[in-house]
Amino acid sequence: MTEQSQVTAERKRGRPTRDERRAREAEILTAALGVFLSSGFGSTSIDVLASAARVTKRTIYAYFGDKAGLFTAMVKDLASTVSLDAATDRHTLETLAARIVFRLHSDELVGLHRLVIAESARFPELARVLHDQGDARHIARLAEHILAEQGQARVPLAEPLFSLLLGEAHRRRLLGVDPAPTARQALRHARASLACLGLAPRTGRMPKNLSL
Amino acid sequence: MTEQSQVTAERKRGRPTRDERRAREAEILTAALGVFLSSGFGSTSIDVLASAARVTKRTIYAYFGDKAGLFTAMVKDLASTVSLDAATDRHTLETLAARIVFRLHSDELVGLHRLVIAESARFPELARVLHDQGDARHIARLAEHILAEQGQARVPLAEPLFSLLLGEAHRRRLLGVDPAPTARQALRHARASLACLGLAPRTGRMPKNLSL
DNA sequence: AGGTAATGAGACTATATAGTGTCATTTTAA
DNA sequence: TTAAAATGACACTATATAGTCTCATTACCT
Repeated sequence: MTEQSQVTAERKRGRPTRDERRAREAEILTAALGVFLSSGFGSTSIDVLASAARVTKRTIYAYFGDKAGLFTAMVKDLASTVSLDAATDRHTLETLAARIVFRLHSDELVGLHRLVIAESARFPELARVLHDQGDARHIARLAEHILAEQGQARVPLAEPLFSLLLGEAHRRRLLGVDPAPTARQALRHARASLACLGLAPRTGRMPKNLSL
Repeated sequence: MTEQSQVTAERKRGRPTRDERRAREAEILTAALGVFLSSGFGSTSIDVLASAARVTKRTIYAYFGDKAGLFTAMVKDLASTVSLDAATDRHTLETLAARIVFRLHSDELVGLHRLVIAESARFPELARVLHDQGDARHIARLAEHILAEQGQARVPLAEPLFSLLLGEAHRRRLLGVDPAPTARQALRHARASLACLGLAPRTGRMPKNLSL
């Protein structure tokens, strides 16, 4: 009732054309993302996944082997998009920080994080992938910008800056007690975090309020 | 094979004495904690919980109603102990910070957090309880100490300080990619975090390394 | 064309698990 | 002393779900 609302049409039978086949895997991953995000791994049945993707169980098993295989493929697919930001050079440290805040507090990425944390015992590899392609890359990019704008001496502040950018707000997001921030709130929080560490472009050093 | 290793003796039948009855609820909660922490909510069966607590399912249902009731009781019980530190006044800001780092990075509390994050959609009330009795109280206590040692102007740094105390290390803990820090590592991290915000007692202002 | 591969539809199996019922046993409470 | 309450042991029900099998259908490939 919550998921597959738009498309109710049934797929035609028989072997799919090349184009259909190519598109189908991505469709399944997209559908799986939605279902897993809203119900978690353990509480999601293959039947629900199949009907959300408008595909039969057979196809899912043919593509991904089993439920764990689908989950793994889905997480890796989404994780690969976490940090891929086109032009690093277009950003100042401030705008980069604001984008990180906005994106990492989004429903999608908070949900992904929640999923991987929940299943970290069963899928330790996914936890590693998410950390390496997520946090580690963000910190590295922050370090690049700090180096360019503030010099070598401040580079060690990249990691604490990242921690402040997430901050208590992100913990509340993981617990589901707060809604996602707006772009405006994200920018304000990024500025406060930079000020907190003396990394602000020109404004005063003491932050007024670090909450979103 | 992993859980109930020490006590294999079966309990005698019949109605328990008053003392046995009083102790039994706590025993069940303790056993449930261990099992839930290692297997999560969804993947833990009542049968396993019952045998870990050396109690039959009937007793569990009599005490807690159902599986969700047991889970809720267990989380609330543990959450109530998160922040209960005896004497606030015995601590300096530094030792308080170090204790927070050490305790919140422990296997027990990281596991609790993981559980509640995983089930935040099903048990939003527990997420609220954990946040209110955990993070919120820690931040308040940090604020008290900052006020006492550094004055009113620095009190707004309590929340960012808390974020730095957890830091990237705590995210790695949630993902299960790092072991718990030693007390020594916790103290070093606390000092670095304080220095980062200019809250250090007397040492230099620039932190050398914020990792554990 | 004709053979093969991939799919939908849906039945089917095997298993796990939440929760209940029954009965004997032991303590409590009056 | 005795009825009632609480418990262990364990069978039992109902349901859910992962994964497989069969068959008809459709597209791909030579």
